[in-house]
Amino acid sequence: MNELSRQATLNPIHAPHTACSQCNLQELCLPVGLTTAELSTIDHLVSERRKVARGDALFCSGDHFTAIYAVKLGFFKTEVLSEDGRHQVTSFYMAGEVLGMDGISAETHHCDAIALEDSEVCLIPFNQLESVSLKVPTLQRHLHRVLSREIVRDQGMMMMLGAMRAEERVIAFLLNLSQRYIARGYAAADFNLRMTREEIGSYLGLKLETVSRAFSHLQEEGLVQVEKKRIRLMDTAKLKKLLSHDDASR
Amino acid sequence: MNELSRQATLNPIHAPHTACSQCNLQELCLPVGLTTAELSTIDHLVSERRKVARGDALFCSGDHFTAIYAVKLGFFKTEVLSEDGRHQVTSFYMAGEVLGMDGISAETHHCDAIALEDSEVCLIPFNQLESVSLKVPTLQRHLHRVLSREIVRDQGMMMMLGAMRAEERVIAFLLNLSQRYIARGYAAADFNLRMTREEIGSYLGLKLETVSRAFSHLQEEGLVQVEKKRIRLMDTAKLKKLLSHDDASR
DNA sequence: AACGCAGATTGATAAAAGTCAAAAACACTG
DNA sequence: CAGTGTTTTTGACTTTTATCAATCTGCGTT
Repeated sequence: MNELSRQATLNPIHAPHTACSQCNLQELCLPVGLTTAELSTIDHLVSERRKVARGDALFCSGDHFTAIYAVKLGFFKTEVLSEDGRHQVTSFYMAGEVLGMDGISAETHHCDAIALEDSEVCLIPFNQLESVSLKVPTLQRHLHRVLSREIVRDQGMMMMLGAMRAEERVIAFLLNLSQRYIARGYAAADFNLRMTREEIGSYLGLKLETVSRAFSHLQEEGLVQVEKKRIRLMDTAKLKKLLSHDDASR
Repeated sequence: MNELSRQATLNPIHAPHTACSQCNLQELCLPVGLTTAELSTIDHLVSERRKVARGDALFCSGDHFTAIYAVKLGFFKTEVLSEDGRHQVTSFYMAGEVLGMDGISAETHHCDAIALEDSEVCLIPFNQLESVSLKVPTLQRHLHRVLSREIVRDQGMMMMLGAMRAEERVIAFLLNLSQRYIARGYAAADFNLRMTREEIGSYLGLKLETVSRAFSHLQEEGLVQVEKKRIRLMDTAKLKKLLSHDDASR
């Protein structure tokens, strides 16, 4: 259950790296819709890349906040822990997504970010990001969008945790992953889970056994094929229907 | 169950209104830590106040986003609704708190905001807020803090929904309200709920009956006094202990 | 190849919360 | 102030999910 999560030994990559203006994740990341001139301003804002080995923490709860991070490659989870040792996975992040924004409010991170596979992030120093935002209104606007998107996402999550039953949560989780893979140009219906059943359970407010049973049941119904970590969605339409059609009571 | 929630007939207040620089909610609201000069810039930014009658919507899901709102007086809930008719209260807002930031990401609101009592909000046009932010770095920073605070709050909420049992959620809810009343200079342990058991239940991912039973049980234990909507916390220390001490398993 | 271990599945049983129903308390309206 | 509809409480029962335990699988190590 407990990660080793030694703090990532800092691994700046000094070799010439893909600039934002060249990066194929652009559309998913921070610099959406900027002019070429604006983009080059950002290029030197995002000065450092960092490798994080599987199991290592990118940052920990309590760490001083200095930067937000764009996932260049790999997969992360964030985990909140309360005083009493309770802990919960609050989010998964894949390439092109930005994490660390919880740290802005108090200049301290409120969760741990752990790499689920060997990963690479682009480090965006927040002070500098704010300064540049003052000069590039488009960037400011986009930053606000990214922050707001996180709020909307969280609201959807609350909805799921508060109003869906176990199997529905699992379906919603799979469909959401599928969506995000599509956005990255990967197969919509065939992918590998990066996280364990326990991590999925924690994220969905369920026990790992319940997640496992849900998978088995969906497989029996012929809706998904589950083979260890490999998931194939066999009938996306019906899965969506199960989500929206169901009782709608709670 | 269903609110009438006719859209609030627009009720601008044209009479001379308290400027931000004079407002006693300043410390809780947007303009924290600004110089006098900066404050006066904001004064004309927040140009309009609006009354919202109990049961009316300040904004609805799907509405075009133009402004965020600071609660000047009263009490609001926000409610997300999914395609299939499921709906869930995602937040309650009291005086000094800012709502509507879910609309930034897509320039469309993703939830309904309903007044739980006759209320008044200060309307902050978001375009203008962004422009002013470009010139007043302190304000920009503060806006980012407010956005990030919402993210942190939501994470705590997920934690609660995913990892706490019914009675713990109710305790956490009461302690949180108490905290927020303290911040406003009201009695910490004696207050009136503005929302129904059903709304509390929706917020906490529980049925109203479960909320009612939790109240009854806490009363039996002598931890709170519940008299309809009036709540008195009789032993805050023990309540906190119940939260942090408990099993910590899930 | 054998071992040990973390992760996953499955079953039997227990606990928690939901459902349904009835009655009481209130609050608003005519 | 009587009457109607909403909100709350409480009880009996059901469903869902957690818990505990056993077994299985695959992987990395030695």
